[in-house]
Amino acid sequence: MFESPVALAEAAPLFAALGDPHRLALAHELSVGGPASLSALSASATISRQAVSKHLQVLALAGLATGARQGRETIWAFEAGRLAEVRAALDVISREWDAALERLRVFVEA
Amino acid sequence: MFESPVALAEAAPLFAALGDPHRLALAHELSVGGPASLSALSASATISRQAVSKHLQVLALAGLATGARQGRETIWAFEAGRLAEVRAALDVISREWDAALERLRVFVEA
DNA sequence: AGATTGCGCAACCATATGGTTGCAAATTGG
DNA sequence: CCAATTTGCAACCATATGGTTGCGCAATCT
Repeated sequence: MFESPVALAEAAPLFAALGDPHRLALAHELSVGGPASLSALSASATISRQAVSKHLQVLALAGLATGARQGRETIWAFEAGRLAEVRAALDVISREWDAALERLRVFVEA
Repeated sequence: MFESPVALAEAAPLFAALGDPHRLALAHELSVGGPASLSALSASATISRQAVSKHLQVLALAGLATGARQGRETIWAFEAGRLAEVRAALDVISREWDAALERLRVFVEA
């Protein structure tokens, strides 16, 4: 019957990580501008530096960003590879949606 | 210099709506099996009927599902069109990621 | 009519989340 | 060496979130 959506359930944290405006903006900024320090990222945000730091750690926990200490600053980088997994999860849903539509079409035309 | 990511910020609620295992499973199930009643959806869930109802309303608020009362049951349907917007938001990020990589490549090779 | 089914609403609870402030520690610049 | 930058850690707070239970109401079946 239903193929087990195990992979889907594991993708939920990824969606959740992107489900915040500030985190989405951070992901966007890292994607556009490349790796940047915490203070640099905080400069263009409306929230405090610590709040930005927390958001970055959430992204890191989801595997969407990585931070590496370099001297006294921490350089954060976007992990584009993880985005492919998010995309894959979407594909699962939309492909099965299309398949369901196709089954309906066949049924109606029969 | 950053092009304003307004559309991205508006996509955050969509990601958030998909950022829960139960909701992701519901979206999946509706996508595979087509419209279904609340009780039918609750049958294959481990949480209570009211919890499922809440999740469906969260999906509805994000525009990812719609519920219509039909007699004494409410039929829920998946809104595949909204999925395209999620995909578009991902495209924004990954395309700009690719562009950044390309700029880097040109810089290195110059 | 009466029983059953399917939902929705409301109250309530525990925990997660997003934000702040304050402070200490490490690195770098003068 | 001293001052300034940059960060992390911890405490704390308000609200959102995810879940439950209990109850009432409308629709359907017998």
